[in-house]
Amino acid sequence: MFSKACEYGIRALLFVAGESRKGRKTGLREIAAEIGSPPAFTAKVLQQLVKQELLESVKGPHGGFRIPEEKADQITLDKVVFAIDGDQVYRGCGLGLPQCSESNPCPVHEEFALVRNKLRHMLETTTLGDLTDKLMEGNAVLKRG
Amino acid sequence: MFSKACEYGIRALLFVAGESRKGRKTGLREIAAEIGSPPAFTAKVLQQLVKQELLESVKGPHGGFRIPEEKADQITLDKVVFAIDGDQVYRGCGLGLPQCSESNPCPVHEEFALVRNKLRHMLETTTLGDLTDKLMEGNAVLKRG
DNA sequence: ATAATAAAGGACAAAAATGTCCTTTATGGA
DNA sequence: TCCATAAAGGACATTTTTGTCCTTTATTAT
Repeated sequence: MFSKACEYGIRALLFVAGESRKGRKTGLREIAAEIGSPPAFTAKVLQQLVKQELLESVKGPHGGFRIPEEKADQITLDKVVFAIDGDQVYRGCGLGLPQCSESNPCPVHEEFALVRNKLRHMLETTTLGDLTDKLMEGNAVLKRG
Repeated sequence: MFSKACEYGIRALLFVAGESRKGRKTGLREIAAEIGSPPAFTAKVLQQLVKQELLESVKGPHGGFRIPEEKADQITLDKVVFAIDGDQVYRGCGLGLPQCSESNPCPVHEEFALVRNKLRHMLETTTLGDLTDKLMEGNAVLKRG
């Protein structure tokens, strides 16, 4: 569904958001360890997220990553997915046809549109804050328990 | 969503199913030309589909590929997807967590389950025959018009 | 039988995604 | 000022996916 980069990105954001609520900045090593991702690769993803302003970073001693709580409550999943994977999730045709559209539909266009709309709606209405709530209430995990 | 291989596979099956209704077998070259896919790569995909018995092939002069109409009416999209991409579409966690499950859910587990179930239902209830109907009625296309 | 045809299959090539390593830049503290 | 720290960034390595080419096998018609 999403690329590895995107999966790591979402998991990293959720972990950072949780730590930010506790007033802590988090470093790359800790993030990677906590979400079970390769550190160097994760660093690249975090860089993208910082550039897209979905995440804040501070260099130097006591530096790290951070997301203000107000910000986390405003960032929806679709923003994150778009920042890393682009618009393929929304625009791509289910059968890979470049010209597929409402007026020139592929055979599965209609069927896919329903599923895709559901996905889109979910991504657009779920915020990092919502998911951080779940995490902190212990109703979800970011790596194997 | 699906791999290129899977996209080519579905498109190829639909084209072959349409030709089969007219009593024609179709060769690799024609298929690739009609669905706009790389012939050699498409050949590999077709081989898989034949092995999985979702498609029939005949070697030699006047040979080619074929799907009996009764068969096309019984083959659902999920069979095709499973034959080529495996069960990732159904089983994979939205955040790539290997251990994600109902009892140990990732933060988006519930949200994803709804979307995935919709996709699954769509794939399980849509047959090649259904889509071939659309194609032959001119209500859909397999490549750019 | 033999030649022509078309799928099957193996080996290889290119591109993209994933992942690693090392240097540079910015920052805080001694 | 100087040093330690941590993110940023560039270059490179590995793996997977996508794609090509050539040979083999099966089938048909002559």
